[in-house]
Amino acid sequence: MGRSVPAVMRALDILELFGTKEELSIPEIHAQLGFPRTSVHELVGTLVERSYLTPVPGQPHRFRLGVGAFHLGAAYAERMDLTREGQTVAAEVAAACDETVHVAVLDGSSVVYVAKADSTHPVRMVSAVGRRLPAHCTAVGLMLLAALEDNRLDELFPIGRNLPALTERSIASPEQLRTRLARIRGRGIAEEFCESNEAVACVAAPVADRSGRIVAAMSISVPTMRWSRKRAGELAELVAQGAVSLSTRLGHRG
Amino acid sequence: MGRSVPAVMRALDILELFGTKEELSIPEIHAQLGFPRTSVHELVGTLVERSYLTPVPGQPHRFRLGVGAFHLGAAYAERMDLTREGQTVAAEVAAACDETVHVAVLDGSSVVYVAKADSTHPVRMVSAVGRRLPAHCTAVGLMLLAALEDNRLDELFPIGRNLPALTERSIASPEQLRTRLARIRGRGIAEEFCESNEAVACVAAPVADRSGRIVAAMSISVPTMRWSRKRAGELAELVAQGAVSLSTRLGHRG
DNA sequence: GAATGTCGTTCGAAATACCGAACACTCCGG
DNA sequence: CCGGAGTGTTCGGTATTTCGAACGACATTC
Repeated sequence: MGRSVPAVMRALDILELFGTKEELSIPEIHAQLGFPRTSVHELVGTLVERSYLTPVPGQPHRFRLGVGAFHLGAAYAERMDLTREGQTVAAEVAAACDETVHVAVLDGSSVVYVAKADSTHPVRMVSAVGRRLPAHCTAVGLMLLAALEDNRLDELFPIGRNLPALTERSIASPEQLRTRLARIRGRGIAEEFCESNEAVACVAAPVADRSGRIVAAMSISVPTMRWSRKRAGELAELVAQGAVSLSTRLGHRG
Repeated sequence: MGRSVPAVMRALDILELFGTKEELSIPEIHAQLGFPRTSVHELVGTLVERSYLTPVPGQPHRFRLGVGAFHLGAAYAERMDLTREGQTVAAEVAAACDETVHVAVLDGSSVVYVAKADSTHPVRMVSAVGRRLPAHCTAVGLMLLAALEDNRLDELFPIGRNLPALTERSIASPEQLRTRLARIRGRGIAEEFCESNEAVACVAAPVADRSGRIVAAMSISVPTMRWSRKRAGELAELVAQGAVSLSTRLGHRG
């Protein structure tokens, strides 16, 4: 796939650092990433010039993400039917079950949430949306991984390397992951109990686009206190309907 | 401000190209930006590797914005109190007047919308948000420009160079802009009639943060058919209240 | 107030990323 | 079936960028 451009890689590393820390100074970036001091100066200077970073008002040597970043993100969201339609359908499903609903896509071995609806806060737009989580710890992630070919899975989760965990119950080994995915493929629904969060369970269903490819997954998250075998079945049904509805809006014909 | 890093500049140029065109191939990017063919290959390869671009499914040589872009934008939105609170207050104001409400910030000589509420479509989240318009053509833009120091204005709009227009009524010359801004400073409210759009008028008020700096502006847009001297006064009052409410949420004390 | 450490900024030699040339492949029209 | 245009891919010399060293500004400590 050609060679990669180191300067761009570094610039993106810097930008992505601001996904974890709100404000950073140049020495801090230097310490975190290990790039030469002067190079960090030049890179940050360039990013500021293009307003992907901005000095925080009153402290000209500390930086934050700038509107440039927002502009790009919004352009993506506007293009993607998925974010528009996903938001609408998520809100419907959230209203029907009174629980939190997410829509997410796969990026490498992590999931990125692109839409969210919470029954009690109907317009909770920019909260967790955009956040990244390890795919193998979430129901949406498992659903999306189940749709991949085996050789792609081997690339992402090579046998032998064990996986980062979010809770005690998170899937720990590639072998475990594979047997789990097999079961999910059989059922067409992914379920997860306290694997991404101590107190939350989750059901997810696959979303397909015009071409029939699985491009996203939709999930319902429930605090364990409201979770039961019976409820799980109802919610699975509901999220499956939601996923079909969203697929249809994306041009998929059943 | 140090030197800038050409490779990063080019990478950003490429990304921003996707703000105008939804899908692009490498030859198209080459034609648009004039960078050497092989360089475009390397840059795009790098951006794809980091998932700021993705090949469109089925057409491995055409590209779209990827989730990486979205991730960054969402991180910005999440950090900025302005986007969160702005969305909430905009919705309130929209409900009160039954018109479209925007919140925008200044980036160079353009404005970027960071929140929007439309009375008829309460959750219209990712529509025009993130879009960029020339500041001197919009009410929000004029309001924000009015808050700048004169020397900054001289940099952005040097005397003699005339300005791009969106409609026949758009401000055309720097001189005109300056007299207009003086009037806006006097009143504390910006008004605009068919200067950004043939059929729309607009009132805007300034939003300040904790430190008292003007960081954004809020506007109400009205189709000219519903516009009148009397209504303008009412809406100006309303948007001023909204702006104060938002300022307060950002920690500004009156 | 001298001494020490941190950090922003400048500058030029050394390293390396960039880009042109050449090749390979696909798609068309003849 | 052939030829040409358009595009993806490879590779190496050289123009460019990178990064260390040096300096100055500022803060902090003794």
